[in-house]
Amino acid sequence: MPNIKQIAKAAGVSVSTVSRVLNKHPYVSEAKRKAVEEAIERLQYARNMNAVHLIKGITQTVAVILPHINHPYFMRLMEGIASEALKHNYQLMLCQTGYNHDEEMKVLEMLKNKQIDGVIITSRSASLDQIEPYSAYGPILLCEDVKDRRLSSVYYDHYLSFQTAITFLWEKGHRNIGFTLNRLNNSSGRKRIRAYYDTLQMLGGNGRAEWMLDGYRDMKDSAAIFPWLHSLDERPTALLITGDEVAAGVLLTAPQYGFQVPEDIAIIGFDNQPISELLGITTIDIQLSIIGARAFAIIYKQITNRTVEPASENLQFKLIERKTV
Amino acid sequence: MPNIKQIAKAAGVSVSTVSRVLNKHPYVSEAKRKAVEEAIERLQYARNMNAVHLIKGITQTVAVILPHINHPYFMRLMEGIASEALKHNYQLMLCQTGYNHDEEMKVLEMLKNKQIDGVIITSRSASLDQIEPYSAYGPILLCEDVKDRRLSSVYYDHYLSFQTAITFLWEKGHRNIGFTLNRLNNSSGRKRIRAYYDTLQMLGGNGRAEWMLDGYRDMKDSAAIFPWLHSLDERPTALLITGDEVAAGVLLTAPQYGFQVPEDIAIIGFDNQPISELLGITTIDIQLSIIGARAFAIIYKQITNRTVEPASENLQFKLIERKTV
DNA sequence: CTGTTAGCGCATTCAG
DNA sequence: CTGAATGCGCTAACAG
Repeated sequence: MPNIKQIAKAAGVSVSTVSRVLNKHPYVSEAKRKAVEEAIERLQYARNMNAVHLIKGITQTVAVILPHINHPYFMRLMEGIASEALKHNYQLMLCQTGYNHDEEMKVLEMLKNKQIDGVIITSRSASLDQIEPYSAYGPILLCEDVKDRRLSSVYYDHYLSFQTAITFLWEKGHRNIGFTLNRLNNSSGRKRIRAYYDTLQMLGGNGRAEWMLDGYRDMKDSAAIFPWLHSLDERPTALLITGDEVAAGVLLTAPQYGFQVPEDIAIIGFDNQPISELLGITTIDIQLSIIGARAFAIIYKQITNRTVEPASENLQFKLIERKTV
Repeated sequence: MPNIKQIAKAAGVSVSTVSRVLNKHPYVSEAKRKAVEEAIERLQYARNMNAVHLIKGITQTVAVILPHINHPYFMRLMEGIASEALKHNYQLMLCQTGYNHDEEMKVLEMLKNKQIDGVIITSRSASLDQIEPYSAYGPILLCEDVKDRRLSSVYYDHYLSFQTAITFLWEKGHRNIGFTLNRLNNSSGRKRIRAYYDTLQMLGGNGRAEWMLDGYRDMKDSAAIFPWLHSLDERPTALLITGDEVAAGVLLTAPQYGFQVPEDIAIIGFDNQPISELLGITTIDIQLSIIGARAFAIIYKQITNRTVEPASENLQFKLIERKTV
């Protein structure tokens, strides 16, 4: 593997001239440019980007922390991030951490070590207090509502979305309302629980702890819903399910358990995944790929401007009424 | 940001001693090690990995080329890759290329530029002739059957899997068999088409060009199936659908079009995605996450051993009989 | 066990 | 427009 020096020699110029043509500087005579290009071609020269990264102090790479890719939520988020990164010719480091705290910290260390220019945290197990100090080394953006920190954020309002869904259910006549949490994100979970109780109280109803289900993420998790429903003295008539996959599972298995949707049990999902459209599931569209795209766009801007000002963006969601409520 | 030199000065040692403790070398006196560690802590030192990459010539990073993450097929492949990479403390560069030829070549250039140590190509639009020369710069692995090249591969036998599925359908009494292709991979598509005709002929039946459907990838693509079916003079009684999402879509929309599964139309899917289990779709389990894990394991070994010997691995698939045939 | 030294490959002043 | 010289931050002989 030849280096810039050998190219310089082969082309009969200095290394700086080679560097100039490599970086498309103006002020290089046509003759020398040609000579350099010819030498590069002939010797099969390839620039060693590690040297460039070292000297420039940036790597054109952003890391994305996510617990697991194998979930539609993160997948769509990631897709939005990737599409936007592509536009700016940036690379993405995919860090599947499985909510492992040490793995998350390792990624933050990579930022400190200048291996990456910024970090997008889609979900986390580390605390904000642990994360924040790393913002000294580069922009960090979380996909959740973060305020008063040197951290950026792109999110939708979990509280408001829950409120919207519950109010919708209430207006459709439901008084007994249950919901599932996926534990995808603890901070969002807490907000949702609060929204659940607040909203029902505001409407003159009541939330119940036994109508709250935790740990529902996948389609197959839905299998536990009906046994649980059967075990209840008083049942909810409507379920707010944070994830269309789970909602689809519930809808599809309902007949086996003798339930009709929405007659016996109404369902509202989250995310507006393709499956909810196909099955006609009423859902809250949180536009994940837009969240992802905005996340990257913001962090990219911060990298480019060397800004330390954190930015925050609250994205809109919308309720899509279909046939399960 | 302090560098190794300043740490050396602060600790009253030489840079090489600092480097030694950084790299956990033996032969460093306990006293100096402590002094260095103290200085590192006190000055908040962080190693610049770009310098390390430059000098060592490796980056502990592998790139994965995929057309789009937002598809269960690639997502599960990616998950297997990521899980294995985590074990070996390697980073993953996610390159969503959208089948854009230039983007694929850019990733290969990154290999040449020493930004990454190896490349996993899950699907491609570039030709093998274009890809192969880059193997001079680091191991390249494709998730398809590649032979007689300086490229590694992990795959399952598309031909055999199609043959298995068609034979199964045949044995269940089906004589008119159609199939969909997703175009996820042209080379696999060709093999499948060949398997389709060969197998039916071998069994004493006949394949028909008008029973072949191209471009079916997503759940919502399935919407076109029934109109197409209605347009046919003679219809297939069974459909081999390369992708459980599409199969699920077909299954779920069948009633609207007055079709019963499997009575009016039998369905066999591919991939054994969670949805096929939930819906009871007969499918071919190709164990995507294992393919991914093996892919990374092989390329990791090649990087570590600095082997240039390409490796090839043919993984097993299995037919899972459920209720749609 | 430790320090000195010579690069890794490149970009970038600063003089011409 | 061009080249010489300097250094990015670190590792690894090499000599003690």
